[in-house]
Amino acid sequence: MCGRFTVKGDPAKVRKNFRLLSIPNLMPRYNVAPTQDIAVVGLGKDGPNLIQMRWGLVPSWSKDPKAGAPLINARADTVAVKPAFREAFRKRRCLIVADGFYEWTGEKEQKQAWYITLASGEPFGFAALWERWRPPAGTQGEPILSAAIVTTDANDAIAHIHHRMPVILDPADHAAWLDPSATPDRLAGFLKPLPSVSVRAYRVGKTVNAVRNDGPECVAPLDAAA
DNA sequence: CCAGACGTTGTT
DNA sequence: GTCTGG
DNA sequence: CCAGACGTTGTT
DNA sequence: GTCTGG
Repeated sequence: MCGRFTVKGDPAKVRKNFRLLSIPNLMPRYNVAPTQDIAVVGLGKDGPNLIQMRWGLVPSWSKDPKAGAPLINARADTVAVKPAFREAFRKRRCLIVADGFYEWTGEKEQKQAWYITLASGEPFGFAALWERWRPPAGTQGEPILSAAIVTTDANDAIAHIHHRMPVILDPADHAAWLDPSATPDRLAGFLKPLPSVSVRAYRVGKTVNAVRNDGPECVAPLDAAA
């Protein structure tokens, strides 16, 4: 699964990897948590554009955005048919800007966090969906743009940590993923685990556990050797 | 036909 | 334990 | 995802 | 929005 991630930055690389028209103004984030604002790349009239959304998809028909667990992940194998996701999967695919994510092993006192990045260290896009929620007529509330990360089986490099992982797209596939006319078969082809050779994972301290911590210490290797 | 329900994942 | 907030 | 809160009444 | 139940 994927319940925390980073966008440490280098906005210039983000611009390059997502083919944005300008360098985005991104604050370095070391501990992005569900319900927080995230940077999402969608397909605008003039190409890819970056906007801010909330992590945790709220179905358009939801009566109350706070009702139910936040939909932070969507399984690749069912995203096309689940009521909460299928329409977004068909019409509102997007990329969530990141450069690493966390997974945990163990429980309670023995809980151990791991930090996973590309071997290249480059920023990347999670395959994601977005949705627009509007408050029902006559009720309080502001419209909410929200998104969920598609997950798939873990690759061999991180299977010892967790059996699921977020879908990370090859930049070469970004345009095709965002293409409104993409066929279901084509899309399914993108929703695969990243090759093991292209990821790195190492243990980190418990700083990341608390959402209030959002600095470089979150990604500091636990082992001196790492 | 209309009314009303419908969120998900990963864990054990 | 369960739910909420981040 | 994890951390932390989560009590009610009656009275002023 | 789409699907199910009546």
